[in-house]
Amino acid sequence: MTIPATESKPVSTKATRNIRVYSTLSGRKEPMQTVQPGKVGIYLCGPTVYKPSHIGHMVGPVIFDVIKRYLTYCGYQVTLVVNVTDIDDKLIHESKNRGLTMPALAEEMTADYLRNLAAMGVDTIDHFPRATANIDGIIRFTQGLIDKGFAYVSDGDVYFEVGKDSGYGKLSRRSVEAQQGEGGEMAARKRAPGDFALWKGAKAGEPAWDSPWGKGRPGWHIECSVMSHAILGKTFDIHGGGLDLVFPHHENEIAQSESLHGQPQAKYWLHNGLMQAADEVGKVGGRQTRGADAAQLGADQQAQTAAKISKSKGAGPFRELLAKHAPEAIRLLLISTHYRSPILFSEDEIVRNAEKLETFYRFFKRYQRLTGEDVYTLPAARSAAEGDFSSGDDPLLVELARQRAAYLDKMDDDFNTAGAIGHLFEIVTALNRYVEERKLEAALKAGDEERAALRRGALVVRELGGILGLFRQAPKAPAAGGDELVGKLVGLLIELRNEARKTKNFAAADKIRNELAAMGVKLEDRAGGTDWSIAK
RNA sequence: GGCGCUGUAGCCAAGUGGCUAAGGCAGCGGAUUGCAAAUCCGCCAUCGUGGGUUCGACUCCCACCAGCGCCUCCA
Repeated sequence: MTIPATESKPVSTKATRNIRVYSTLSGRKEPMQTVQPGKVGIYLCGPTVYKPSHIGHMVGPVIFDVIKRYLTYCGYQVTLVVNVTDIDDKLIHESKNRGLTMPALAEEMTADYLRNLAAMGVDTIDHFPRATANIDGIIRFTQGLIDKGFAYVSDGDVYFEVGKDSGYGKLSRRSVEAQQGEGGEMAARKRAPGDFALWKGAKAGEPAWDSPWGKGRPGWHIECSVMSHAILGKTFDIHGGGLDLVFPHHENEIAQSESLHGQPQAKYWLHNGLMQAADEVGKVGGRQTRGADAAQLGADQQAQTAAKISKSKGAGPFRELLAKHAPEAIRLLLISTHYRSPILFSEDEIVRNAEKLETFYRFFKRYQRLTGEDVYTLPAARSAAEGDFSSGDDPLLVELARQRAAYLDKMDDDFNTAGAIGHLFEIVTALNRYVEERKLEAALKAGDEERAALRRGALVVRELGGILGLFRQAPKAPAAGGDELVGKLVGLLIELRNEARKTKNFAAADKIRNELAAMGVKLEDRAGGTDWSIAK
């Protein structure tokens, strides 16, 4: 599409952004106003480290990695905290099963988690507090709640008394009366079924710490209240986590923290959708299946369902997924859906996202051919102000500025990465169109003005991609493609084929190309010569 | 049963009370190419079903259908 001349006017982006976030607490989008000007404190609930992480564990970190990148880009000083819960019933059970000490198990699984985050390019987390390193704080916090009358000691356990907290249920919109609580031995020690443990007396053989109430260990929830307070303060800006943590985990955190401190724990509660695994083929995740497929499935009673991945067979160790797929493709999959929506997981979907990335990679190669510059070494802007540029009336620059502005608007709107990505594609299309219209590939080279225009485009792609954690470095070549001998052999075949093409022996030329294609080697003829690549 | 979320083209997925309902994949037509590939241009949806509110809804309300999460640490 050609830009009408009347619209070729300068476009500028505002340096200060108006960011809106959806908070589970209010149930609507709210303008983000930080506790302290220019600063944002974020606490994200991390894993209980008793098993290797699966892809579901990557959703929150990747999303909040993007959120931090964007807020930083907008000029905020952001502190991102992700806790590691390393004391819990599940850890105790699993360590017994494996014949390990609990700390040894926690250490192993924490290392696995951190390795996976690193592989995914999540390097924006400032603190990884661990529950077992904060036992003193947990005891003090618990004692504070007892002193204030919100908690009571019962036979070595300490429970939070839900009935004492008038605000209880405000996050998950549940009434105290509706809480059934767990049954069994613990129920007998509680005043009300909904009361939950802040501290659990130790059973024989369990890890335990000394406390005013005897030997024991922290309950679930309390560590997050304590650690978020210790690092971010009584009231911080954003508390995040998976949708499955709304109740009871976050509800109980709020109860503990706000009862003790008498002020809100967090201004905004952001919850990401859960990754789901398809049990059967076809559309899942809340959509109806229609037409012939539905009839067939119905007849076979194979109504497809999806399930939270952590409870499905799809929850294999993440490191196995990393061995097969590019981290950047996995990242793109995770951010191609709005963070509050469920993401349907399948390996096919990762492959589709890898193919989407090729559009960008091909443009980067094209850019290198035309300008001699490596896109990855360009000095991409790291803030909105830095990235602003004057478009003048050049149609390409106007389009770039327009798409960039639209992209940022999407990000302002509750971090709408899926919408923003659409503009990223539009930008590449505009740049390719520019190259086509000016026939730059045939000329083998761009002129000065054209180089400047393309450079601006490449800079914008890097700038906006960088917000999403994309295009930070060149993707690793497929292992098979890195083989030196393969390169030489393919080079020889290309040479033979091009000689055949010169003598118009197209049968021979096509045979070489087709046979190579069958082996997964793709050839592309262009003015400057023939390129080849290994098909994924 | 309760609370919450979701249902947009063959597939993935944004979005809006009323201009042409983003973008990607696939498909079709064209440009380009010796032929391809890549790239560009064009085509391809009335928004789960049924009501209601409204001058007007896909976008608000109700019901229904379908799916998902949680309803306490149990496995």
